[in-house]
Amino acid sequence: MRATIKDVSALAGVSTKTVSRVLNREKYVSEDLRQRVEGAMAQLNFQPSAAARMLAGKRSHQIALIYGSQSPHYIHQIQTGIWARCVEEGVRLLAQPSDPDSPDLALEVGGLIDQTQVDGVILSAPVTDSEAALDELDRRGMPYVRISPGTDHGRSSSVSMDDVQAADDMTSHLIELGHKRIGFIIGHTNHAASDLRLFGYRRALDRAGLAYEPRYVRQGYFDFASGEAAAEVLLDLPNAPTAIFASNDDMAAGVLAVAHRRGLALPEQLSVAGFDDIALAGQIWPPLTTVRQPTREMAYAAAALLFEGVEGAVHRRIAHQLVVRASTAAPSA
Amino acid sequence: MRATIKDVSALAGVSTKTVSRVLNREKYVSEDLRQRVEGAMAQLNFQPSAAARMLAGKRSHQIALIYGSQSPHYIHQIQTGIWARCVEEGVRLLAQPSDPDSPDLALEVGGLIDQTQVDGVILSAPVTDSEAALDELDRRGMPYVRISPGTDHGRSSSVSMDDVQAADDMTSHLIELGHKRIGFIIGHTNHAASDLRLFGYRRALDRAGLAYEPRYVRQGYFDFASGEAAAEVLLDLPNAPTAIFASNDDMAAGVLAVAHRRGLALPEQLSVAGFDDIALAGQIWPPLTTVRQPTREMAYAAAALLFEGVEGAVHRRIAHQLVVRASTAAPSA
DNA sequence: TTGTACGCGTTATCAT
DNA sequence: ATGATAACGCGTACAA
Repeated sequence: MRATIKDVSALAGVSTKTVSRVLNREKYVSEDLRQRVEGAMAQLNFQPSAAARMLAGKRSHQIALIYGSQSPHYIHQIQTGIWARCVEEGVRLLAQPSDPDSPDLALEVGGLIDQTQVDGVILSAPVTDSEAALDELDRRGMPYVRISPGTDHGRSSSVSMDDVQAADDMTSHLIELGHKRIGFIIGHTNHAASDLRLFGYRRALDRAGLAYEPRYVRQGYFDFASGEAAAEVLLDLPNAPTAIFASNDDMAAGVLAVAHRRGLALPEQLSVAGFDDIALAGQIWPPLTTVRQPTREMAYAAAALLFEGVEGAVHRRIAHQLVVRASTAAPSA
Repeated sequence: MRATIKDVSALAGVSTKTVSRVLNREKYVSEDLRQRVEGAMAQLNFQPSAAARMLAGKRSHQIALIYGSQSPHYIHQIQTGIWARCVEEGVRLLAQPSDPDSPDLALEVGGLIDQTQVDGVILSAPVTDSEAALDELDRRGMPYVRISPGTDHGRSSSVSMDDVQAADDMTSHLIELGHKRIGFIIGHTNHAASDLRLFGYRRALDRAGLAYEPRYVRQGYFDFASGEAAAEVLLDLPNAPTAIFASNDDMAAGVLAVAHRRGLALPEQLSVAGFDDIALAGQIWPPLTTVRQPTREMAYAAAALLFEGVEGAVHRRIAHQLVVRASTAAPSA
C-alpha cells in the first residue's frame, strides 16, 4: 500500500498542509515540525503521486525534450546534458522524438503540452526552426528554450556555440602552423551553421592577410561521400592545399579516407581538421584535429535557463574547444 | 481554455462517462453516440489530462525505459524501437538513464515507479542484471521486459538476439569462403554475450571439421585498443590467420587500423569481420563485414511484449542479419 | 507558523 | 448501452 500525505500527517501528528509544505520546501515551517515530517516520510517510504501533484497544482515536475533527425550521438549528448540538470531539479524528462518535416508536428507538440502539462520544453535542432511548433508553444505561454536554433534568434531563449569563432580558431591554428593553402568543405546548405563556419574560415584568412581562393572551397552535404568527393577535387588541384578543414566530421572522415587511398602520410603531407559534430571520426582516426562541439554543455545550459525562468529572450553562448591532435603539422611543401 | 470531458459531454449531449468510454475505446457504446462524441472532441480540440487519468484510473499511459552505460548509438536504437511501438499504443515514454553500478539504483527505480505510476518498464542491458532493481520491480508487481539480459533468463519476459547463431553464421561464412585459419577476438568477460559468441565460433569450426586452435583466439575488452593489441599478436603468428573475427565493432576497427598500418590489402590479404554493436566501424570503413545486431527490432518487440500483457516469462528471439561487404574474400594464402 | 475546506479532471462503482 | 456519484491524492485559498 502506497503511503499518502494523509498517512504521513497522521504519523507526524500534523496537518496534511504542513506535510505538503515540507514536500515542496516552502518557507514557514518550524525546524521542529520539518524534522518530524521528514522522519515520518522516511519511515513510510512516502513517494508523492506525480499525478495528484499535477492535477492539484500548477507544476507537473516534468519537462519535455523534443528532438528530430540528428545523429544518435548528438541526441545522446543532448539528453545527457538535460538529464543532469533535471536531476538537480527533481524533474522528470519526457523524450519526444519527432519528424521536423511532418505537417502535424505542431499538433503533436500541442497535444503533448495539453496532455502532460509539462513545465517547459526544450527544442533541439532542427525542430527549433519549425514556425508552427513555436507558434503552438507561444499560444499556450509555455516556456521553452532552443538549442542551436538556425533562425529567429530573438524569438525565445536559446543556447548555442559560436560557430564563426570556432571555424576562425581552427583556421587560425592551421595558419599558425604555416599553412598557406587551406582547403575548406562547406556544410549542408540547409543548416544555418554552414554559413557561419564558412564565414569564420574567411575571417581568419582575412586577418592573416591570406587571399580567399574560391577554388579551395568546395560544397559538401555533411556526409561521408560528399567529403570524399570534395577531397578528390581539392587534392587534384595544381597547387593542392596542404590542409583541409571540413565543416563536420563525417566529411572529414571522407577526406581521411581519400588521403589513405592516395597513400598520403598524415599529418606530414596533409593536415586534416573538422568538427566533432558526431564525434565519430575522431574516435576511429585519432589523427583528426577537431573543434569539439559543446553539445552536452549546451543542453545543460538550456535546461538551466528553463528552470531559472528568466524574462525575455536570453541567449547563452557556450565555449567550444580546439582538440589538437597529431594530424595538424607544419606543411611540408 | 482547455476543454474537459465535461465540455465534451455537454456539447455532445451525453454523460461524462460515455465520453470516457469513447476515449478509452471501451465496448458498449453505440455507433451513434461514438460519432457524436468524437465530433465534439474534435470540435473542442479536446486533450485528456494525463494527470487526471492517472489519478483516477489504474493506468498512466506511460512506460519507462531504464538504460545504463551503453553506447549512444545503441541507446538511440533502443529508444527509437520502443518509441515506435508506444506511438501505436498512444503511450508516452519516460527516459530514465541510470548508473547500473550505483548502490541506489534500486531506490531510483522504486521511486520512479511510485511517483509516476508507469504502466510498465523496459530494462536495457546492463541494467537488466541488477538483482536489486529487479526485486524492486517484482515487489510492486510491475510488469517489465528486459532487452538482452545477461542472467536469470527465466525471471521475466525478455527479448534478445541469438548470439551463438550469429557468431556461428559469420564463422561459417568465412569457412565457406575457404578460410581455414580464422582468428577470433573475445569480448569483455563481464558481458554475457562474449561467451555465447565464442561458443558460436567454436561450433562453426567443429561442424566444419576444423580444429579449434587456442592461439588464434585472443581476449579483448570491447574497445579499440584491445582490438589493436589482439590483431598485432594474431598477425605476428607463424601461421597467421587469413581472417579475423572480432566480437564487436570497436575491436574490429582496431584490427582494421593494424591492417592499414601493416599495409595489408583488404580483403585480399586479410578478411575482417565483426558485430555492428555500435554501428561505427561499418560506416567509416565500409569494407568491414558485420553481423547486424537487431537492436531496434528487439526494442520494438520488448514494448510489444509489455503491451500484450502476456503471462509468465516469455522470451522472444529476434533474427540478426549478416551484412557481407567486400571485406571478406577467399584467402589468398 | 499552522490548519481547514474545497477543487483539479478523470475513472470506477453501481445503478438503471 | 448509458448515466449519477464518489473517489483518486495532492495544492490553493483562506482562516486562525
